[in-house]
Amino acid sequence: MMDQRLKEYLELTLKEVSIDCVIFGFHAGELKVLLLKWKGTDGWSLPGGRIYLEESVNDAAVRILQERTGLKEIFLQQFYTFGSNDRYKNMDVEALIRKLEWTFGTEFYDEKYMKRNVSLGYMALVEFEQVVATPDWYTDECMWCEISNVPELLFDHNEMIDIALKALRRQVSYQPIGYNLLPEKFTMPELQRLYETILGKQLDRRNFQKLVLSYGILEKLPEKRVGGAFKAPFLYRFDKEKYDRATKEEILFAI
Amino acid sequence: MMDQRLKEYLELTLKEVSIDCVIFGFHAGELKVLLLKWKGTDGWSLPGGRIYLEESVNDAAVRILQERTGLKEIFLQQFYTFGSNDRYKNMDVEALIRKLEWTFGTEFYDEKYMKRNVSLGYMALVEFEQVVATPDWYTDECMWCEISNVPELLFDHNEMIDIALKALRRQVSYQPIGYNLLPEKFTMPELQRLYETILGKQLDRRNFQKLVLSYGILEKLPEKRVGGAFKAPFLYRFDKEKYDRATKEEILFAI
DNA sequence: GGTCAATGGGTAAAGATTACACAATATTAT
DNA sequence: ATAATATTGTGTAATCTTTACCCATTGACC
Repeated sequence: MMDQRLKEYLELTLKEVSIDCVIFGFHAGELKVLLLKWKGTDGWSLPGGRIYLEESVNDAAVRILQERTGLKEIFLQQFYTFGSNDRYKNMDVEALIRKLEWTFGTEFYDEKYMKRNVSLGYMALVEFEQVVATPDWYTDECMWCEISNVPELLFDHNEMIDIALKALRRQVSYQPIGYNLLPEKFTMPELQRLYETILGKQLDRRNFQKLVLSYGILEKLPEKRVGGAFKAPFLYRFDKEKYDRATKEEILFAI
Repeated sequence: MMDQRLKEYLELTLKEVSIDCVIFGFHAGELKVLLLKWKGTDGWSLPGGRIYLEESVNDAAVRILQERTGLKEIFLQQFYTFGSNDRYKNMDVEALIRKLEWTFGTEFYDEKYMKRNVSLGYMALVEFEQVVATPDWYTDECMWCEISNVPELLFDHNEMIDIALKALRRQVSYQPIGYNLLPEKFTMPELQRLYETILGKQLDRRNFQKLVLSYGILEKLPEKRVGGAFKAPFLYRFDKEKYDRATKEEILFAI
């Protein structure tokens, strides 16, 4: 039974630390973030979860992401650990606890852990057409929300999104992205749109191409993308070996 | 009594999360890291500590740093959170616990928390001549160790130092440093030596000066540093307001 | 006063970034 | 079929940034 499983989950996980994920969704030039609505309340929050006693923190983040989106082996990275003692200052914790008690029963809620919890912030970047968004035990509704139009969230989750976005934009300067976000074969304009979406600004077509090619992680294919309107663009593919090396070495991508 | 205070400390702090600090010491062109030797063992580790129940994580890091070095209000930053489930794979935890039991008495050691603990990594940068290094309850000896010559440490602390150094070097590209590391009035060569020490490479004197001045956070004083040998260099001082603004805005320092 | 070791200021070359224009092409409308 | 259209492919000049390098000046020391 559901409540039994939730009870076990709460018992078999770490109590003082949990994970919150800022899942950025990319599609057709839009950058969105995945939000969940808490059962029995009208409060929205980031997807999160707990860490099993024997599980590594990074594995927990991968698992939580997979539970919420169905996706694995994608761009996922720790970006900050939130441990203020006033993380809930903007909200009525008592009222939330009362609502949760009403929804789940009182026995699962230890006030101590509702008030003092360290959150490890992870960010992910996914193609949101590939995502099968799935609520968790606490939530009953998912929403992809425009990054510029996020409502007031529970806890300190608005701040988390701000910090994650900054971290993501900085990350892009140190690591290649695109693998697992684009189809295996993609066109230069598609890659450019990915970067433009993340950075939130327009880039020059020719300069972008020159730059990206200079990093030597792309392989130009003899084929072209057919079927689309207008002139057929060439297809490219990541040279996975060089891509991985660049990821590790943190080459500066001056994009 | 000492043991009573230790017992209280263990009881009044979070159990599953703790803090480890990589304290980089800068002086006369050398970069060192502060290590502590555990009582009753010959194992060395990074300084660390626990977080009080009502304390913010960042405050705890400040407190721990002050307890170990006597210094406050210095460069101190979260750099990574370590949460592998094999963090202690390189060491004999059983043997360490036995030694700790012998030294402190068995009652303080909960095997569970010795084996599964999430560590928040903080790095600090200090002038190590200003430091009064002070061991903690677990340790009885302090050592400043050349960064290139660190012995094998307990837990995953060698890895922590590697990651902290990378983070420090990257940080230097995004934020000005030097305030609280240099005297109020300092010379251009002194500032340059600080950067050279952190980055581990030589920089061109004239280019360095041109670059640093272009960021507009320095104020050139009409005085010179007298008393030293050879030509007297001009003194500079940070414009604190602009310095703080640059710290917040994360201007790119292409040094 | 000369020597020495370091600072102060500036310039030329190399490299990176930015700005910009026109030909080619596949679909769509006529 | 042909023209119109929106998009891709490619190259070059101008600007800005970074790097490399020189020689005069200064103050302590002999």
